[in-house]
Amino acid sequence: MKNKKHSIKDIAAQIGVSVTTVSFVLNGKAEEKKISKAVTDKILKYVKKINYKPNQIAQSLRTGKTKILVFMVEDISNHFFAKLARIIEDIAYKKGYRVLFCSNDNDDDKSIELIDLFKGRGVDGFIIIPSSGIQSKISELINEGIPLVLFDRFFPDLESCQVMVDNKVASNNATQHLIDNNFKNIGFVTTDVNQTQMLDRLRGYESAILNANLEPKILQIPLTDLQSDNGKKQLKMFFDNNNQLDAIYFATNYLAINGLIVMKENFPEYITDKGLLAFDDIDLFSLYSPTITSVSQPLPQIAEKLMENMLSLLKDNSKRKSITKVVLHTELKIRESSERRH
Amino acid sequence: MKNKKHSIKDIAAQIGVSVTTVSFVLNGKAEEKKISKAVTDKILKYVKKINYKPNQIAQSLRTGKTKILVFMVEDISNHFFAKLARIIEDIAYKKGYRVLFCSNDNDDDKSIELIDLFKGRGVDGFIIIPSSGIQSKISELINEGIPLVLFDRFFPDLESCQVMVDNKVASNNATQHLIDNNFKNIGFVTTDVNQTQMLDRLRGYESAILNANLEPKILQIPLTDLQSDNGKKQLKMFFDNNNQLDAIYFATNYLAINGLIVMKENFPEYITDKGLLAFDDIDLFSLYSPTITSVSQPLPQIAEKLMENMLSLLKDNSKRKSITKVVLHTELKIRESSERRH
DNA sequence: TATATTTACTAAATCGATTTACTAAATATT
DNA sequence: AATATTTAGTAAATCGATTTAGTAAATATA
Repeated sequence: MKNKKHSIKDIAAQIGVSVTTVSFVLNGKAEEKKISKAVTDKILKYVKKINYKPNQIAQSLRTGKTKILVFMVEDISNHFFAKLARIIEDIAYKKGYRVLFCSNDNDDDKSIELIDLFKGRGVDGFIIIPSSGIQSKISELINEGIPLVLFDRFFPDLESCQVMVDNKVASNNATQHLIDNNFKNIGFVTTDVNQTQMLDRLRGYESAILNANLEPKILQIPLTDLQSDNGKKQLKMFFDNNNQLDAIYFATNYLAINGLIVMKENFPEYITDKGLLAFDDIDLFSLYSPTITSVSQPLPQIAEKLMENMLSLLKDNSKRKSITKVVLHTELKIRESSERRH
Repeated sequence: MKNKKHSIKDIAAQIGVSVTTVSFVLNGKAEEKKISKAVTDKILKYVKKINYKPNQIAQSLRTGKTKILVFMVEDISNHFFAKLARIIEDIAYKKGYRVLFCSNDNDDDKSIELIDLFKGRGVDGFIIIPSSGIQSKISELINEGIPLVLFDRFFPDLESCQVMVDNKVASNNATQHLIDNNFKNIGFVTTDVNQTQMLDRLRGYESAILNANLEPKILQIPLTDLQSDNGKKQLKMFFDNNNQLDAIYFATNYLAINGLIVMKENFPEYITDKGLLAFDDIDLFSLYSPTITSVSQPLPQIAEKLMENMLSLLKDNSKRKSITKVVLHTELKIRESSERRH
């Protein structure tokens, strides 16, 4: 019942051998180091009996490995990141790694502070969804040979290991789907962040629109306004000024949620009358009336690829350059909100 | 640009003093230990210049403190837990603590394995939403003097530090609200887990129903069936067999989501015709048509109380017994789905 | 039988901090 | 002037593991 801390020294004393011997046995080097079967068994049996767990901190200090990974996202309470975190946690756990999650609020200073902090703790690797101004910190991690995998956004100048989705193609296809279903005046609501994934979604929209000889109508809501009610005001103005729109395409699910709130309050008829489409599928979209067409990102594959790459970097970080940048494909979930109009 | 690791030894050598002196200065004990102003300043200046960060692993090994907390929930990808995690992360961060999140899937074995694992890592404290069969492990943590705060569910036999919400009162009030709005046949959908918070919600429902001389109609879906389509089948059967119900009250938001899915597929008219109410407010409920009345838990207060208690335990774990068990109050968000019927 | 090799271990250094128990020199007290 | 106290430090132990460089005894080889 009582639980004095056992150390390798205690075990050595108890069995009557040196700590070295115990360490060899515990690390599976008994054969290699020619420890007799008798001693080996005695140690293993005793260790099991007292339920000895090595002090991981001491191990880390000596080996320089912590078996801890960091998964840094914009906001861990966001559905998309939380789901991803969950899958990553499970995979890492099975491989003997723990995962520290942290939110950077898309803020460069906070990101850098967090990275430094975890470097100080000697974490073994970073999986990062980077904010846009931390290129030099990311580059520092790469140069120091710390295993690093980026997701969702990247720095074109940097030779980093990364997992992406085909944002541009997906966005083009989604827009094309609206065009095919006879929508002629499609608005696009996005944010002002100049991150690769958001820019790609915008470019995909533009290319489909221009290709069909339609006119782009774009609202860029500054990220800072999205926390406050300012974002909603801008959406209302956009809807007010563009009542000839017959469809609205939101670049993220939280933009869509904000859009739905604004419509429900100010233009309830829009919800059924206009075509609606959003990036990033969430429960709400398949439950809403009408159900909402959306671009669904392959969460399990993303998580698996991220961890697959991370694990191979952890095994041999010099492989870094040979690890192919992965691009995964999204799926357009076609629902009621984008049904063909006449 | 290059970043050799600096150690306290390097600093000592560079300045020409002993490591002891450096350590004293770095730990703010310069005055106490009578280190001269000149030496102190020289050390501090140099330390700043090379941007020295102490090796936290070595510190942890020596001091026995890791500045890491564990927040163990059922599933970190669940909205409620993710939001909570986010707030806890922020508070802990400001106090110099990191938070390891982990999901136990409401599984006792996994919970115990995780707790042991983190004990081995020497984390400083645990915030746990416990699965129902880990009373002895929890009791072990308490006996070993490891700071521990429970949330949402507790073990009546254990003297643990805990933060709760008034599930029974909230559930009673919610049910009473339906009764007041003239619903006479109110079904209750819950799971089979015998955890305090779920039992309290059930008891609250029952007491209001019996008090009004109505008849309880309860569906308990086994937790294992909720992952699969079995849960939905049971919901369908429940609706089929009880078509005289005029309101349905779901004990959690994910039960409500499942309920909405089943209704949308099989009884679309129920969504507007029946009264609907759910525990645990989520975005969806205020966006849906009709908007759905729900019991909202005070997330920020919960997180603050959890951390407040944890921090005071970390400061002095002997206070443990004097820390009052906190009960927080929920808020009934009254929306369209429970409007008065005639 | 003398030497080489193998077996079965161990002592001690190390990782990078903290902390206790000292000491020599300077200053204060009687 | 002799003793006590304060100042300004330092050496070494410690936390709990891993790992290198050894060694004495047993066995194999020449």
